Amino acid sequence: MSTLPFVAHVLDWYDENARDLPWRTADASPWGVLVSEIMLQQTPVSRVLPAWQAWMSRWPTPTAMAADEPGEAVRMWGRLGYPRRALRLHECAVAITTRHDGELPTDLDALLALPGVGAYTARAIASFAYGQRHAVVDTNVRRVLSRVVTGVADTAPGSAARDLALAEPLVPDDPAVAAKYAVAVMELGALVCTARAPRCADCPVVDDCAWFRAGKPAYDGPAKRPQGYAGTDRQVRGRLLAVLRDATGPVPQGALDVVWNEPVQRARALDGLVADGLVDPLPDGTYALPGAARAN
DNA sequence: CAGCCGTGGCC
DNA sequence: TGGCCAAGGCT
Repeated sequence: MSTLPFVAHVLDWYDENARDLPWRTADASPWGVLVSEIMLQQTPVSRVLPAWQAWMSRWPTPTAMAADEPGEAVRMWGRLGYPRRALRLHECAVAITTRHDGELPTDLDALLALPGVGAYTARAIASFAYGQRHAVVDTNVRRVLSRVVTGVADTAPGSAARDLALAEPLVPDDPAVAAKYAVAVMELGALVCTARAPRCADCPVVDDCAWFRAGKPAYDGPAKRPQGYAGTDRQVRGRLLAVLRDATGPVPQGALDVVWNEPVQRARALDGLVADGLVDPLPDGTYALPGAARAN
């Protein structure tokens, strides 16, 4: 079948405008792609870049990482945010080492079975690392397709199934072209068709865009409720974990108590960290990153 | 499925 | 200044 104009324009644009990102180079390993995808979940590229370099330098393979304690992954994660991702990445390394002989699986279902790898990330790895043909839908693609195809400024929170149904008809037949298209649409959303101030004057698909043709009507859908952060358990968890990250070993209860003055919320946050496996309560009443006691 | 899970930069 | 946003996933 012939390639749609939209797709062809996106592909041509990508040839000239793709960023030079280290996980996109020809010698980037599937493991490197996986690490980048996990880090990029809700964290901007600029902050991921140095973290990815350090991570790959320390743990060039899943097997190397699996040999270290999970707490080391949490510590190395630093301030990327959502530290459960670090834990899941370590679990991934262990699963890949024990179940897949240290090599990332290429099969979509096997990728989906890995901890922390969902509908987006599994398809991203299968596409970027293995050149398979998949509809790869992240927040960028969702926004681009919402505008270009549906003519709506922004995306109402939708289901993965609905996203894939919208995206699938546009995916080129040839796997190699499809893989390039997948990264190219994402790039367009990240650089041109942005959430706040889309650069329609520089957009390669402005003539294909239903939203632009309609005069760029403002978003009219259901309001997304603000997330909030100050005063939440998330903020307390962040402070507690920062203490453990910055310590060289187990810390006494008192070192944690000083970061938040409200004892009920503080205790709830700490319990949550323990329940998530991000913190180990030790028999002597101190606390440590998971596995740190064993490593000492 | 709605709510939860960190952090920092930008307008 | 502060709400919004950034390559989601899990329960």
